[in-house]
Amino acid sequence: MSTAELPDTQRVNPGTATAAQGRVIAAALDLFARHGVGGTSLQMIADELGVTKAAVYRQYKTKEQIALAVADAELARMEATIDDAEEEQSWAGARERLLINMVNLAVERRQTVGVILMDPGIARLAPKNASFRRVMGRMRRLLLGNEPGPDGAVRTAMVIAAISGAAVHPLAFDLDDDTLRAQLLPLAKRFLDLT
Amino acid sequence: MSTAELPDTQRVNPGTATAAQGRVIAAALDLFARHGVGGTSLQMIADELGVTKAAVYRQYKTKEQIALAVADAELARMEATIDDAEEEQSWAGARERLLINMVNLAVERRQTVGVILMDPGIARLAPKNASFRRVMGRMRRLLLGNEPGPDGAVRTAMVIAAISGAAVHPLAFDLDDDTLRAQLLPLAKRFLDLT
DNA sequence: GTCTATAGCTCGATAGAC
DNA sequence: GTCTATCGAGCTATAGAC
Repeated sequence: MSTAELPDTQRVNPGTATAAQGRVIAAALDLFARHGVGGTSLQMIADELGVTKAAVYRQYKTKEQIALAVADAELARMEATIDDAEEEQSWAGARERLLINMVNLAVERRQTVGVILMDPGIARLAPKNASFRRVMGRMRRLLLGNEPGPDGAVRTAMVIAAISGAAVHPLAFDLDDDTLRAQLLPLAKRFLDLT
Repeated sequence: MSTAELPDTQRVNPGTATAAQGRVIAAALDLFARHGVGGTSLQMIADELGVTKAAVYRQYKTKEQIALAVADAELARMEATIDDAEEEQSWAGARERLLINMVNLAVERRQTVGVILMDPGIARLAPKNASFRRVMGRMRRLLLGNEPGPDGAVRTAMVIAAISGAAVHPLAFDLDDDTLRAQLLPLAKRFLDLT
């Protein structure tokens, strides 16, 4: 499979995130995951970075821009796993690799994954966002081929929700990463009838 | 199956929620779903009810107590669907009815379901909460029998996450309730090998 | 059980020096 | 790019009258 080359304006990250902005995003992501977007103040972000609020405002003009940048970064992480999977030659191989990548991403970042994209403020914007729709469309095509209609949409949503949701779920709280990974992958595969 | 009688202290709702408290909970749930817990102020809840903040504080002494009461009410709703399912005579029947109830609950309350229990502040408390653990344990037993170990925990978490997560997912945003229900139920069944 | 009024604080955001 | 200092608004929570 060939990685489709997209015009720069369509890519998730236009490639202009400075190092300072990256630190803000990382700190904000962590705090958003612990307290929610609405429960996180700019003062908390500044404290986490060891700077003042004014220094944070130098990087992003509003709190909303920070939230959007964080969501964008998360989306870019997901798209990177799609790019990686599409390097496989066969569709079956790409599909399997995407599942592996999704499971790894969900487990490695249990505390943060989805928290941003699930946030009410962000989630309301998601369906109309071009980047989000593109990423979801690529995932769906990789997971299900070109199976059309609502069935495909719901199945894709269920696989994504099952993997990332189960990783965050309190029921999986006690499990160590390796065990969780070992359980998630075969179950996700079976859901897609890969086994 | 017999509905296990539990001592009152172990039940989710000790049964002492006044009508006024119920109105606060309903308004708060709606606002939490739209703006997140941290993004909802007591002023917003009071406005939604057409009263002043002081009137709300008469029902609950802190905002945190409101959030906990809302989470408790959501949990009680889930437990009610378990009680209903356990009225079936056979385990297979109870399992099927629980799945139907879960799908219906998730679809009917797409906008609100999970939003509370997913909130970082609430979710952090969940694993240690006795009511939460009891509800999850009952679900797991109904869905999987007594299948032990981490496999059972992860499978239970995946089913729950898949159903409620897919219902909220932007990919399912355009679908009407009937279509969504019709897609969710068979897929959830298949995931549990019921078909 | 609802109101007005207010205390005390933190919020997001800006101005301007270095 | 970081700081201090500040603004006005909004926040949680309380006091006390009706």
